[in-house]
Amino acid sequence: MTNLEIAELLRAVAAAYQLTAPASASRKRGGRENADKNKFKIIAYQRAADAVEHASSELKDLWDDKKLEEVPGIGKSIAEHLDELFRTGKSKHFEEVMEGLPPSMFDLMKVPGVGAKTGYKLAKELGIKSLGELEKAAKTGKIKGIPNILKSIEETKGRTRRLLLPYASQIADSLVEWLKTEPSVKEAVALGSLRRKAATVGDIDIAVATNNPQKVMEHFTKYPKAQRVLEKGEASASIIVPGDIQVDLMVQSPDSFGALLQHFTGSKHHNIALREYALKKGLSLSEYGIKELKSQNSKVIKFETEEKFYKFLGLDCIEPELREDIGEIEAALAHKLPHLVELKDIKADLQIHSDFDIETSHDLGVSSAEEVVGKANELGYEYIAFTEHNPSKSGHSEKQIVELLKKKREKIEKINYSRIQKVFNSLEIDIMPDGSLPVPEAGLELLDFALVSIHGSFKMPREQMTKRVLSALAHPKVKIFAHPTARKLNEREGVELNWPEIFDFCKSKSKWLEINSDPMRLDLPDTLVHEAVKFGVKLSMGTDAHHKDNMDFMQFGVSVARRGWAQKDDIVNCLSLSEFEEVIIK
DNA sequence: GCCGTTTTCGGCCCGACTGTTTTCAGTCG
Repeated sequence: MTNLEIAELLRAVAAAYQLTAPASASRKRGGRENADKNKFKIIAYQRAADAVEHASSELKDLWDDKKLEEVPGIGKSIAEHLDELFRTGKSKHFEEVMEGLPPSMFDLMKVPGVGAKTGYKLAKELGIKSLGELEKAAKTGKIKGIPNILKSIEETKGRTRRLLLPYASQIADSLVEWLKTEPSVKEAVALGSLRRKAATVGDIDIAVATNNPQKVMEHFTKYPKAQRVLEKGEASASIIVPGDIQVDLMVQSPDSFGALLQHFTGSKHHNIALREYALKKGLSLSEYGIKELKSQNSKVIKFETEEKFYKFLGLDCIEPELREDIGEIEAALAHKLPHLVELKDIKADLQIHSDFDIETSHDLGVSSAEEVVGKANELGYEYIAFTEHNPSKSGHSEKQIVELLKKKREKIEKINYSRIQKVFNSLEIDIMPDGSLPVPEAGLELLDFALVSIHGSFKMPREQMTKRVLSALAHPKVKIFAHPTARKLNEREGVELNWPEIFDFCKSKSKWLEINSDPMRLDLPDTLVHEAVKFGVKLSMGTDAHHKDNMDFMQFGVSVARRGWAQKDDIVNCLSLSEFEEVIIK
């Protein structure tokens, strides 16, 4: 079972418990305790589900190593049920809790506005077995009490993809611009996962500072591209824009804007952890500010900036990219937050494809070597590497491959570059299913260093895949494992690898893991970057540009590095040219 | 059911919006 499947199961159990805590129970004597007990059990299961979904290792592997209980949110009881699940394929307890529940209720719960209780009612009382049937029932007016049910169903059907960062930014920018045309808007900022620079964004969150909330709400809901208004209250509103994308707005007075920035940037998990931390100090946090619980007249203390908000709590200000509740609060308290790498620290791009035709196995770049070098100069880089794909193995003899690579090397040696100091002759080489490299020794000798990557045979058992990769990485010319999981966002899951083994190999043999900055890859993923950094593995940044303008993607890779707690020292692209030349021959 | 720099017992984040059961439940972020 995958982590996602386990998370879904735990959420289903949580939903089942919600049904066993009827509202009426609280009115009966003794019912309150039972309802409350379930209430926290529900939260516990939901938290466990979240934790599993966000875990950086497969739960099955943790179970193999008897480390289930090390996942925060999984305790003795859930660990025992999961143990049974892994051993026998099912859990008696989970089955008991969910006994008699119509399976379709979980599908129905995917519709916004339908939770456990509504889902159960729809499935049980109206006998609705699918989204399609729900739609039919809604059209005939049988469904009451769920706002915009038809539209919500439609959006649920279409919503399988999350937004990639550049696209989400565009949408947010256009909305922020629109909001700023209203004079009472003092400030408008995009927050949420977009500000935290998560790899994909579910919906767009925007905060506005104003002294006239009503006017801002009116203006927001009149956004020309708005397809419909989901909600509109005094402090928040939501609209749908083309692409079935939800945009949430929250407003706050300028003197409390810091608290709103903090609240609305999230993540949810960070905020929950922060509020629990604050509670222990007798403080209650919200988007309005901070309340001291012990004082009777508990006035809300306001904050204009986030820095002041965190400082009041005794914490260093935490960069948005770190706010995921993975140790940042503890680090901020101990003044041990990492000094995160920045775009300006990057001195090189280590994966670029030019149009120089060496009859490659995969797509060639479209910009000439000269154009790429010009762009590198613009970006102020010290050095770059040309990393076209290897010539296809099927179409060439070994001798032909070496000839093509000779031509490429000669071409690179003749390049005239002005500001940039060095262009490395590299190659992105397929890792064949058996772990071999499709380039003969004589061809590899022509390279300064090589990248290797997986471009086929993605489905392979974990240990076999790990062996495959390590065998390719072992060649002395190979320095970089490029887009290591081979995932494509919204399209393809990553391959399965034994990461501790990969990390160990990379660290001891000084190989580097790439952070591929293409917004559709962002690979290594941030959680694995964090693991790698903790392990002491060095990282390499590349844009995988197939057009010179794609070299601007570096910002997205840097965001991934920052989300993985990477500092300058963790990234080889931050080395000066002379330092880099030393490490590539190590 | 989870968890521990107030606690191994007794707590558990906080507020907004909708619809409607006019004081709250359900859902969401």
